[in-house]
Amino acid sequence: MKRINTDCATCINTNCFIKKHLHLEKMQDFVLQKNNFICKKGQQCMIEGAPIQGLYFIHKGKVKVLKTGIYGKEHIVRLTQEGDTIGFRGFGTSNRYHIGAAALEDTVLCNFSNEVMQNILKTIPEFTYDMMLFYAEELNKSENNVKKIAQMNVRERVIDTLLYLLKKFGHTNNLIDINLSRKEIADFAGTTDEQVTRIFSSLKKEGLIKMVGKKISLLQVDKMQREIIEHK
DNA sequence: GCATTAATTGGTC
DNA sequence: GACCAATTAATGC
Repeated sequence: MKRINTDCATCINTNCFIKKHLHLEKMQDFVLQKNNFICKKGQQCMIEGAPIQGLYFIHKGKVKVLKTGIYGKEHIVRLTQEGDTIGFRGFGTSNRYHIGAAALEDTVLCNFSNEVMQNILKTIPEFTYDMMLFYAEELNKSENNVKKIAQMNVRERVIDTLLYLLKKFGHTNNLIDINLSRKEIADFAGTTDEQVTRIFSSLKKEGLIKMVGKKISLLQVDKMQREIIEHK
C-alpha cells in the first residue's frame, strides 16, 4: 500500500478543525494520538448502531453520511470531503452511531478516540468554542433541509442539489468535481433514481446542464438559481 | 469477453 | 411522483 503522510503539520486541509487549531501549543500532544484508516470506495466507514469511536476527519477523499429509513430506504444526510468532520452528531450524547457513512472514493480518515476528543474539548476553549459554532451552523443547515424537503417539489430539489454540489465541491473545466450515481443524487434530494434521470433529461433539453462522461456541467447557474429562489 | 450494475424509458397505480 | 419492468449502456472482474 502506498504510504500516505497524514501528519497534521504538513496537511493541506486548512478547513479541518484540528488543522485550524494546530498553532495552539496544547494541540501538539493531541495530534500525536490520532489514528488513520483507509476506506476503499464503496466501503462503509461508519455503521449505524455501532459503538461510537470518537470523531473522524477526512484527510483525503469523499464520504456520504446516510440514515437508513423504513423499508431500508437510504437518505443521504450530508456529503463530505477533505477536511470535513464525520461522526460529530452522536458524539458525547450517545454511545452508538445513529448514522452510517460510506466512502464515495478511496478515502483516508483521521480518527481521534472519545478520550482524546474529550481531553481536547476540556483543555482548549478556542477549539470547543469553534466546535460549538460548527454545531450551530450544522443545525441551521439541517433545519433548512427540512424546509426544502417539505416545501420544494422534486425538480426544485434536484436543481437545489446540483447547485449545492457545485458550491460544495467546485468544478474543473466547468464539470462538478464529484461523481454520484443517479441513486445517490436521489437519496440526497429525497426522491427516486428514475425521477433524477427524467429531470436530468429535461434539464439537458432545456440547455441548463450537460453531461460529459459521468460529470455534470451547469450551463446556466443563474437561471437555475432563479427557479428555486423563492424557496431559498 | 462475460457478468453484474447503472441508466434510461415506458407504463401503472 | 413512487414503484415495477424491459432494454440498453457502462463497469468490474
